[in-house]
Amino acid sequence: MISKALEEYLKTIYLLKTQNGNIRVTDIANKMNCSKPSVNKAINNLKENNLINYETYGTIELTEEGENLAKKILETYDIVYLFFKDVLGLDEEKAEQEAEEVKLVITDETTNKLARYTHKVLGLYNLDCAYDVNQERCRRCKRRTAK
Amino acid sequence: MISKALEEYLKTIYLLKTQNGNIRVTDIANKMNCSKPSVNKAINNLKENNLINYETYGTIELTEEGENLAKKILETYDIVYLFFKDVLGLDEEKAEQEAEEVKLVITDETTNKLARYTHKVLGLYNLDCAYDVNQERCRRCKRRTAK
DNA sequence: ATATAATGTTAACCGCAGTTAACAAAAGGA
DNA sequence: TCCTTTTGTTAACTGCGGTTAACATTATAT
Repeated sequence: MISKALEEYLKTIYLLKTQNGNIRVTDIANKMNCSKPSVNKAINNLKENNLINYETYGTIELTEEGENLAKKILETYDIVYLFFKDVLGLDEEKAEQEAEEVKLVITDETTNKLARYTHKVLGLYNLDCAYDVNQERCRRCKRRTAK
Repeated sequence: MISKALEEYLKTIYLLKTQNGNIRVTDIANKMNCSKPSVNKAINNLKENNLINYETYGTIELTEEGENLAKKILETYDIVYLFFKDVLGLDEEKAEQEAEEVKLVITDETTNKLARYTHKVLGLYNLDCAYDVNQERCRRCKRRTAK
């Protein structure tokens, strides 16, 4: 189990990598509004947890395990965000902020139930869609319109 | 703004006081599974934030402000617990654990909307009941049965 | 009333996650 | 190529929230 702080770094690394391709310590620091030494510590820590590959002054690469965890974290975020925005009716910014926090503390079971519930009440057509790392279903569901 | 850790201490102090009357450092430490020095630090910190009155070797008393904040924290817990248990269908233990975490990170606005939503879908008769520190409405609503 | 037990406080320490300042390495432009 | 700029790392520090060990105080029992 890694800390919430490390989850945030991992998530950011995954997002920047999928968006920008290559990725530097500076990019992460900018995105997360923190100092480069903080990023440096974090990536060394992520490396020790086998979530990224990294050599000093080298490039940052997610391991298979790291990528799966990052996807899972993002899936959870999406599920919570969708619930806050479309079920509770929070505005987008608020929903983002809250989802960011809540995703760090809820368990897989809760995430799953929340996903099923949200999809059900919003009338999305894939009713049994729930959080699923490998299929990335929720990230797709998020972009669907309600019936 | 006090930290999440301090919120936990404050909540525990309030609960123990309403349940047991008088309350000692040891009681808090037992309830929270932490050491007495941790409690000591926490109560000194709470005192500096004007949430409790305390003199060395003396009795622990909540200030008006402290009691209100404790009630608010518990209200938020109740709202989240009710949602997890009766809307999402988590078992009681799971709902408790999750509510404990989630209550620490959501804002008042979200708490309010979650309360209104939960009460609406559960068909509780007081439909406009939402989190309200002074009236403690959600603690009452929690004990109501659905229509 | 005093010895003993229970309780509370203090001091010194730990790990985490962040910081700044200083330095090292890599990249780029003249 | 070499100088400058950008980027990355290291060292030393901070605050928070916890710990244990030692000590102080209060309460209790005989």
